Amino acid sequence: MAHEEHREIVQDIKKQMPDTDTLFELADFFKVFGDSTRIRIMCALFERELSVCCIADIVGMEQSTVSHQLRVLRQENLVKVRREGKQSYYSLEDEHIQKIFEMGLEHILE
Amino acid sequence: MAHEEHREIVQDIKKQMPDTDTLFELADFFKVFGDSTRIRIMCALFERELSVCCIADIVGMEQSTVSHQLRVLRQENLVKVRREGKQSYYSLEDEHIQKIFEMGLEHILE
DNA sequence: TGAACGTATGAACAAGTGTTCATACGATAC
DNA sequence: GTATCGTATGAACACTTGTTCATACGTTCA
Repeated sequence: MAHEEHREIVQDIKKQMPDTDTLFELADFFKVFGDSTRIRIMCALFERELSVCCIADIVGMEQSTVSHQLRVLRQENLVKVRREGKQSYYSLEDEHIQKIFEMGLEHILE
Repeated sequence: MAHEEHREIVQDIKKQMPDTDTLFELADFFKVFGDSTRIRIMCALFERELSVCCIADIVGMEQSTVSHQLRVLRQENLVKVRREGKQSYYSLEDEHIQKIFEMGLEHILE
């Protein structure tokens, strides 16, 4: 490939890409989906809101582990909390999550 | 919450969830999206197939870094290679990727 | 043949991440 | 008040991950 052509292609693609900050944010967003514990927590929440100890039982991990991961999910606006007495009930923030989840499933089941 | 009710909920949710192996695979799949270098590589490939050195220039990283990451993308069937002379041209495997990408964008731009 | 180029890969290192333990906090029940 | 329960959080640790350097491989061209 000629150097000139190479430079043109690089410039062209660079122009059409979203700005770098957005792509870094996007990576951080997907990072949240990239852990099996968090994926299982989100999956459990597809059905209904759940307390922390319920989630811990479902995924078979320590309460503190689940609590730490719920914090991560909260920070990326993937879940919301509702307090009721001693318990915290978590639920999914919106239905984007379920769609992204399903698209991922489609891909790996090919 | 009564112990009985707790147990029922846990059993119920467990039944409705995909099996654990699938969810682990899914996490591994999303893990690939969770790195800014890989995200930028995929994003660059939305337009057209590109050689390794072009990609390196676009994302502003070493050729070996890009090569390592392309290997990861290949292993998860996200990109495919076509060799032509000294060059390797990479392109996206399918259009799921772009859709997942766009859904992620939608979420963070809210 | 040898040199130059594009690419792939292994080793090494730094940085990041997930889990557990211990503990603190807040609310309820006694 | 104290005890108990559910939850949150900090520290410590092992483990994973991304990048770079050095180098090897394969192809083209002289």
